[in-house]
Amino acid sequence: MPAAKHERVAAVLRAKIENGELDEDDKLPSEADLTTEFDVSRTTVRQALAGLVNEGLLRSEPGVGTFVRSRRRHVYRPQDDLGETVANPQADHFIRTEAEHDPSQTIDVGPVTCPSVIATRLGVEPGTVVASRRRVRRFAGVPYSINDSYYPRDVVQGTQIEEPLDIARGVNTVLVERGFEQVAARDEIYIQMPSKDEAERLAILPGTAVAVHLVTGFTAEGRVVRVVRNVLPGDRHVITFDRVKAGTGLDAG
Amino acid sequence: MPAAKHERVAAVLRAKIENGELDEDDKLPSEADLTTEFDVSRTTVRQALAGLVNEGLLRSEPGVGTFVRSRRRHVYRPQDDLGETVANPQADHFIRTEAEHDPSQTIDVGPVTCPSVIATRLGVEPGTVVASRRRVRRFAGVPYSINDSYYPRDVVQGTQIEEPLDIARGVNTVLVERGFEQVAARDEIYIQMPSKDEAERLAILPGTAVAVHLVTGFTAEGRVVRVVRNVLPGDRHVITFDRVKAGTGLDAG
DNA sequence: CAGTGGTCTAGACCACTCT
DNA sequence: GAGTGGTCTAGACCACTGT
Repeated sequence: MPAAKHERVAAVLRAKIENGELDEDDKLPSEADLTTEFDVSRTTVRQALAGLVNEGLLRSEPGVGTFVRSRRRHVYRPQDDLGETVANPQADHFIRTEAEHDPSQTIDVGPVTCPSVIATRLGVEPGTVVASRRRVRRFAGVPYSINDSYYPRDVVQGTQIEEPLDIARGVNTVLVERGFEQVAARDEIYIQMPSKDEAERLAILPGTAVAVHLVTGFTAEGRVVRVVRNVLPGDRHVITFDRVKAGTGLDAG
Repeated sequence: MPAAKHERVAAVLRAKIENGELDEDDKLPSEADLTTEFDVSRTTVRQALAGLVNEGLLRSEPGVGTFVRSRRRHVYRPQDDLGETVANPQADHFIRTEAEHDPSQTIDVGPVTCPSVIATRLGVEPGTVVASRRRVRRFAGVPYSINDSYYPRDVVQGTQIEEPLDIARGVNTVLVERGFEQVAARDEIYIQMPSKDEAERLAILPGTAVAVHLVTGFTAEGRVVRVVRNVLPGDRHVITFDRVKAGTGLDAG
C-alpha cells in the first residue's frame, strides 16, 4: 500500500485498467467526481492522473474528459529494407497487430546541412551538405513514423532520389543502377522521449517514448551509401527481427 | 513562446541543458531559488521540473536537490546470442559508450507458471509450468537489465540449466548437447513504460522508458526451445543489429 | 450554457540530508 | 538546525467542448 494519497488513487485506477474494468477508450469519471469518490483534493486527483498519463495509460482531452489509451501496434520490420529472407514467417501470429489501412505519406526532398549524428555515420564532416529525403508516414491519417534518409551527394546526383516522388521500384534499385548496391547494414535503436519537434510531427501524446532507429547502409566495399533515421512512437509499434545462425543452410531461405 | 508559465520555465531550463550550460550531474538551483528567479509560485516551478523529469532530462533527490541526468549508454547486441558473424565491426565507433566494469548478476532458477506472453511464443498452454532462469545483471552495482529465460521442461530436464549457476560454456552449448540446437531466432522489441515491479528491480528513474526484448529461439526443425524476455532501461542502452543481404558472400564472415 | 480539463496562487506540514 | 524536495489543501480563473 503506497503511502502517498495520489499514489493510492493511481494504484486503484491502474488496477481497473489492467483487469479490464476500464477498457480501451473508456472515459474516466471527471476530476470532480474522483475528488468526491476518493475524498481528496482536486490537486491530488490531478497528480494521480498526471502519473498515469506519464505511464502511457491515460490520455486527457481538454473540455471532454480523460480516457484509457489503446495498445494496438504496427509491425515494423527493418529487414524489409535489404530484402533479406525471413526465417520464421509463422512467428508473426504472436503479435497483436493493427490493420494498416489507408496509407499516405508526405515527402520533403532536398539538400540539407548534415546533423552531427548523421555525419558521424555517413563519414562526412559535420556541417557538410548532403542529399536527404524526409518523410512522415501515416495510416488513416494518423502519423506512423518519421523516416529521414541521408545520402552523400555524389551517390544520388541526377537520380530520382533527388525528386520528391515515391519511387515505385525502390530506392535500393536506383542505388544499384548507380553502382552502389547496399549489401549490409548496421542498426542502432535508441529509446528516448521525443523532442518537441518530433512530438508535434508525430502527434505524440505525453507519456510516450520513441524508438530512434538509425540504419547505416554499406556497399560490399564498405562504403556508406545511406543513413536512415526513423522515429517510431513506442505505443504504436513492435520492432521485429529474424535471425539465422550462419552456416546452417537456413540463411538461404 | 509557450503560453503556460510552467512551459516557459521548462523551456529555459531545457535550453540550458541542451546547450551545455547545465552539464550532466550538475545541480539545479533549489525550487525556492527558481521561484524567485522566474517570479512564479513554487507549484509552477514544480510543474516545470516534473515535466523535465518525465522527459528524462532531470532527476530529483529528496533532501538534496535536482540534477541533470547522464546520457551514456551500454551497447546491447542481441546477435551475440546465436554467435552470428558481425558484418561491420568498424561501425562500433559511432556509439558513445559507457565502460562496462565490475559486472555482477543475481540468478533465480526454477519452475514457474508461464506468463501468457511467454506461453504464446513457447507454444504451451497459458498456466503451464515451465523451466526458467531469471537474472538481473549489474555493472558497478547499477542494474543493467532483466534477463528472464523460459524453457519447455523436457528440453532442460536434468541439465545445468536447472541449476542456479552461471554456465561458463553457455546455455546454447548445453542445448546442443541435448539435441536442441538453436539455429534461428525471432526478436520483438516493445517500447513502453516499466511496470512498478520492473521499475523497482532496475532502479528506474521516472521519465525512463524500457525496451522489452523478446527472443523466441528455434531449432532447425522449427521447434521453440527457449523464449527470453529482456527488459532494458532505455536511458542506459543502445540496441544494435548487423545485417547482410543474403547471397552476397558477406554472410560467411 | 454547464461541464470539462489546464493553470496558478498562497500557505501548510512532512521526511530527509547535510553541516 | 537549516535547507531540500514531497505532499496536500482550498480556492480561483481560464479556454475549450458539448448541448
